Amino acid sequence: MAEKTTTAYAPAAVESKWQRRWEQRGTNLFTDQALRDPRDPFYNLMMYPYPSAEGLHVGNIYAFTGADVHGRYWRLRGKTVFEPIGFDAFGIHSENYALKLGVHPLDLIPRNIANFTRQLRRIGGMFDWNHTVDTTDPLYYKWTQWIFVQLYKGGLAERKKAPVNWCPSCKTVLANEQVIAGRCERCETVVELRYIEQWFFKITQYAQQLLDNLQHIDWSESTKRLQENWIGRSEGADLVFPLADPGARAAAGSGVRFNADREALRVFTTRPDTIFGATYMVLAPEHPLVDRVTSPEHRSEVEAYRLQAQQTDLVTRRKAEKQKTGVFTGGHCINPATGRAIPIWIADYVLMEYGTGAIMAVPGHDERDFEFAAEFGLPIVRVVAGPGDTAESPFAAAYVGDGALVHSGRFDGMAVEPAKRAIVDWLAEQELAEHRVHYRLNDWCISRQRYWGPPIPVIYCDACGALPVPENQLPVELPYVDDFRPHESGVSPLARVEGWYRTTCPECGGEARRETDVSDTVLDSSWYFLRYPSAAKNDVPFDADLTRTWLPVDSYIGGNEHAVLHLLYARFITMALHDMGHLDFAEPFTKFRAHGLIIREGAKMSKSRGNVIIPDEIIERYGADTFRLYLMFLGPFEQGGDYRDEGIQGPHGFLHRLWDTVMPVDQLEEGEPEPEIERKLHTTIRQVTEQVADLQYNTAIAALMEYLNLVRAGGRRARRSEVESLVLLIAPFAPHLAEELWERLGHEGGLFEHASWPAFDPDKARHDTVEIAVQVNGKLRSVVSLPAGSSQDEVVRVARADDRIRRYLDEGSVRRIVFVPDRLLNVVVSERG
RNA sequence: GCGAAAGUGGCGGAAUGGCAGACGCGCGAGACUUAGGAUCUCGUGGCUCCGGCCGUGGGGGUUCGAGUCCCCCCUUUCGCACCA
Repeated sequence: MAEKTTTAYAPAAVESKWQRRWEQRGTNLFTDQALRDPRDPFYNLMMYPYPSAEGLHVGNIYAFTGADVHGRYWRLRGKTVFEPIGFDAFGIHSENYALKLGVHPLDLIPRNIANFTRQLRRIGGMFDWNHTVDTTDPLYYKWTQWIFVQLYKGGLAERKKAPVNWCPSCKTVLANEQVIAGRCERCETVVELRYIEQWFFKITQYAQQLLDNLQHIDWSESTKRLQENWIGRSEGADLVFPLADPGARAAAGSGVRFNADREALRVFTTRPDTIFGATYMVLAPEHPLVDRVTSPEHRSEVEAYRLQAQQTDLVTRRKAEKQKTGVFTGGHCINPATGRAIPIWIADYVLMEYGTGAIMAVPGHDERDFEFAAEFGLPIVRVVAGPGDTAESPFAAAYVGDGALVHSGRFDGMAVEPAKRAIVDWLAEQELAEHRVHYRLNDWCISRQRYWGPPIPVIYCDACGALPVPENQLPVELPYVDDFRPHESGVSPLARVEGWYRTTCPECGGEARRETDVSDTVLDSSWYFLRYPSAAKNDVPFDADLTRTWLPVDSYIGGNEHAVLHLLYARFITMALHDMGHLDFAEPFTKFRAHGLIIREGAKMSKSRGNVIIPDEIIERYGADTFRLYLMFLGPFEQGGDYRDEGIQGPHGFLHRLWDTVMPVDQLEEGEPEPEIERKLHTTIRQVTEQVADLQYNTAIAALMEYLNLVRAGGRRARRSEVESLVLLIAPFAPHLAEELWERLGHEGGLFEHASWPAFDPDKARHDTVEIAVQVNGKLRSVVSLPAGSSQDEVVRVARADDRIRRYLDEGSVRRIVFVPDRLLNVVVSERG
């Protein structure tokens, strides 16, 4: 009796065996030389995780598995796939957690990274552990600082005092993108407005390019839409409203005249066509000209309102969408279109951050202005007549639609769109207007008054001013500080470390101080993909040859929650480095796909709900292959899925059956596949090949299940030739199991190193007989079986012979026949009676 | 309010304008077993007078034929939100 070869499928044993073997063989590792000379390189990137103390969550694993399946697939199709992973370990989140635990982040983070590494290995990702990054490693953030210096030199970094979002709980500044509905995205504390000296990157200089390039990059539409909205381009005009001299009201209608100093209010509008209906002006309370326009008798009221606005936090101010408030300044300016003097108000519904911080109010055609005018009894003039309106039609609400201009002098009768241009052109002749584009995007504030980040590499000298740290002095190392707590005053923890911040000026050698703020974590991740191929090199941030070979990234997979932070800023940094000659491409990610979100039993997962999935437990019970396969089977990868605990049985049973089908290898039958099975095999190869390339994993897996069902139908025993390809097709999803079966089938040296993806043969997929649906008047009445390629006449003849069809044809005359070869016949007959 | 996506069995989800519900979960019946995830076979949208009829959020339309295309409406989710 031969040695027993049948053993039950034991995922844990199979998986640890292959993980060990991949490691020993360096299956997924690149040497520097191998990276320099790849055949058909494919850079398969996924968003690197933030190494929390809780370990990988199922969302991480979902994303990584989806990306890994893609990478393994392309590897089997012959590409050289570089699939790196790293750790985004700086930032407020880690720091807060360390504070909570009373552990120093320098102790905490390495522990978390070790745990993450263990978990990442366990799920069977094809990661190149020779090329990882850790953003907290001085060898990494040296180059983050280098990027700051490059942007500084390129004129893209500036220091300015600016209103910023201050989180009183995190005790730091937040980027606009980190403020959600007026609250801190991390701790949900109400954000305050503060005026602090900050470092900004001038991303607004790239607004148009960031927008334009969206046209040609292959990204998920949803992501592109988010970026488009965030950039927020508005086309309109800047209009000039000259300030009226005191007492100008008396001179109403006397034409446009500047005062002696030619003072004016500048407003941005997208509706210059409605300028004849501008009956008052509104300035943001913080507007610099408020003092200038306020008359003595209104001063106290104006001051009180400004103070109130200043003290109101952003949430209350922004959410006060019901009641409009504001006060009259006593000042007036001239509407350049009508020549009339109109009053100037201040109100907090006008924001200093957008446009010019001032508006012309057209209550007839703007909802907010209408509301305000109604509240304060200001005049409302109709200047656009919609369909069915006359010039004198009364308003129930602002009319914002299209129509013909009225009460607009020589522009009466013009439609809204042409009038926009005509009016701006007319005013431009008098230098009172210019066409203008505004963006909602603001410059990127990168300063953080915290400890756990790369120090911003700047030195302040009383004599020489602010200077970047010379590149040969990088990195500016983050010192080990026992007391790293943030402070309410906004003074950074590093400002308390005198021995660290005192330094000498690189210019004059005199006494100088270091910048004590650290940079935003998002800067770390704005270039990490450039670092991976060059991770082993310490003399440059990214090696020119390696970068040319591997970048831009071929495939990037990640979550849409990073659409406007990471993904937009990474594009900006890449463009900036490109323009400064450091890169020869301007877009970092040729293709980006956003994956969906995993929910559980129809509900969002959260710690507070107590319904999070613990990956380690699932993997221990079912194995990584089953977990991977189930996650990919849940639903369309780009839409996410609903994780139901019982559902894992399906993919688990499938892998067991696959094992049982192949496993007594010496009992597999030899010979060609049975014809029906071979046809199914080749249609399956075609479907899986197409769908895995397109991330349609759930249906690809369904096709594999269908095929195995057919192979095993009725307790049938498989032939070797029927299952070998199947093992390869499942390999991207269940790499360990596939390797094991492949080896047991007698192949040496490893599936991912030596095997290649099965080829689809259209001849073998072809069916001799086809089932043709037969309809009468569009309703299915029968199905007939005929040789493939049968003509319409033949099909009609067979159909007519069918009882179920004849019944319907007897009583009516055939009026028309629709024939779709090999698929369908529709006989249209006259309705009876 | 603006923008985007989506509404299909008990559930997750399939369907180049051409047989709606693939695949899986769950459930039902049976078989073989009975120590772990068992495995196998058959069935499983609703109604039915067993001829069929009705079914993809609702209402219209185009078409020989609509889950799919067009128009209107409803609901849900996700962004953005006094952005001038």
